[in-house]
Amino acid sequence: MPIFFPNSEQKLLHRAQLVAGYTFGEIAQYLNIPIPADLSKQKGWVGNLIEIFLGANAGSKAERDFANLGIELKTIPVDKQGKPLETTFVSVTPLMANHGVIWETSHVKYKLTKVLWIPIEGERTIPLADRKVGKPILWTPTQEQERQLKQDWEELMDMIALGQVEKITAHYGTYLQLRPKAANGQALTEAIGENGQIILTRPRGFYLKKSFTMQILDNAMKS
DNA sequence: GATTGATCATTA
DNA sequence: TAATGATCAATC
Repeated sequence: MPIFFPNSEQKLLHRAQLVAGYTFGEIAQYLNIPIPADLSKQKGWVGNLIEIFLGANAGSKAERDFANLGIELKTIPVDKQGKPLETTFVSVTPLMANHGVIWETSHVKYKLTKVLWIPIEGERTIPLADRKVGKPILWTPTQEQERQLKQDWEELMDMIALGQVEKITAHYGTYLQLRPKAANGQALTEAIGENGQIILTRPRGFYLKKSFTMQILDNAMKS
């Protein structure tokens, strides 16, 4: 039984604004969730904590966090200046069956249609329980931002379709990058090889670079 | 193994 | 010290 279920964008945003300023320790205590000694063994802990508090569909589902509202929830670790400390994972990259896949119907665009960003203090010098939640940002890409993402996405997807997955490094893309996304270095999935044959490679994912998420945070500060 | 949630930690 | 490539946990 969820402690809270958002049935409107306003209610979700209101609850997100409510947690702003609270520490992870306070939230975890309220939810009766143990605090891990460190994040190295539980990298998604903060994300899960916020999900539970906001009533998202916790766990692993290939859906948006708030399917009924069409909103994706993402926590983003920031430093004292409010700048992102990490890149942001968007979605797994399809490496096969990409015939006729276009930006307009891609997972990336779908997920980034509307995102509720929750900035969180991420500096490792702050004990986990003492880190605080920031003010939520309900974001929809501007035309310019979407154009930037589309450009990077198309470049990367073209390379994948041409069998050049293994040549792609995180250097490609201005705001959207492709990086390994797997349980470990042994995980393999099918992809298209240089000669059009099927090869096995590490699963990849799309990530937003810091320069992009920084724009979002900055714009939210101004408005 | 692949999905979700991400951060770690070594390299450059 | 920033960024890339590697990795952790829960779940299906």
